[in-house]
Amino acid sequence: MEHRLERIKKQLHSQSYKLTPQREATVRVLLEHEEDHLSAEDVYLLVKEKSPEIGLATVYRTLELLSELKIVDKINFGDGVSRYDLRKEGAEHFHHHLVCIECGSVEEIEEDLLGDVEKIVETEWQFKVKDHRLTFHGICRKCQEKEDES
Amino acid sequence: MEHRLERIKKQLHSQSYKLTPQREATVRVLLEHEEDHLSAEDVYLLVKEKSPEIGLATVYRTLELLSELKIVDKINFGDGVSRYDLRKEGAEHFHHHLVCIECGSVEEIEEDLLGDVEKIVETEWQFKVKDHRLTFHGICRKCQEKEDES
DNA sequence: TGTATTTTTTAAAATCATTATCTTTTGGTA
DNA sequence: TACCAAAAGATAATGATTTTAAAAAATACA
Repeated sequence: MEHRLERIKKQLHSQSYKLTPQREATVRVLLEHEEDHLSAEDVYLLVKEKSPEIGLATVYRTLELLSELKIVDKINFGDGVSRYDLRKEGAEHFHHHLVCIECGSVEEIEEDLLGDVEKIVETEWQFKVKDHRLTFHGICRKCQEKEDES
Repeated sequence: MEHRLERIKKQLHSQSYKLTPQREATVRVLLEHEEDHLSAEDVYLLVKEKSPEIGLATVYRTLELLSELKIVDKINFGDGVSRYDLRKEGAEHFHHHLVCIECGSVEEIEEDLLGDVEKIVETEWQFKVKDHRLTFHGICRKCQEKEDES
């Protein structure tokens, strides 16, 4: 935890940005809620618990900054809000998501499933892939079990 | 063109919706601009050229309806607007996109590249896949050529 | 150390896409 | 013709995000 915070601090410094207390508080919230897919508002409310003086605009700016530095990924599941996800240490690619259309839960997949597909895209379309976003929409295990019961 | 309009008319009727003049005008714009990824506002302006009386809310309502009936796909490239894409005749899956991070161009891929990947997700994660969205971010052929020149 | 300069934060207002509301129109049907 | 429901139109409201202007904090540097 502290280690990752240090790393992020260095990343900021390398681009001559500072890890201000507000930024630190925001990053801490992200680290503590890595599994969730928080919206800016969610992050704001959580940061407020520890640092009540912070403003929503600051959270937005911080998330935007972290996003530019590729420390977090800004994602969009189609419900009018952007969500922010910490990138795993050393992950060069965006991770994938399984969104359940019944209960709305979001599961993450870390494995890189697209190695072959990327090769196809690069050769067939002459498109140099830098990153990708893949989301599956369907029914999660829990909801399938529920359906079976009824 | 007329053929596809007829089909869409039937799809609407099968759910007891009507193809009103406004809806027809909207669908025609979508058919005429299949390559583009129009925002609601774009569609509105184009429909207005032919049918100036139409209201923005009606366009939104129509796009929402078409989206529910899976006649169009509502997509989101992360710039605050939703875009609407006609689904290809008989396509059961969403198509993929190649977004160029240099020039912003968007190319479409119709092929289903994810057959194998979906199987893996279904067996490894017990997640019943209904649809997917895949977007690659990278550098398109034209921009690569430009880079080579310089 | 003191002061000027730059960066960052705040709070409030502005913006922009989208949705809701309310009234009017349309098209079918008794 | 009178009625009813679906749809459209106009516009206000909402909600997420961004911008702005002023204050505070950090930094540079004489």
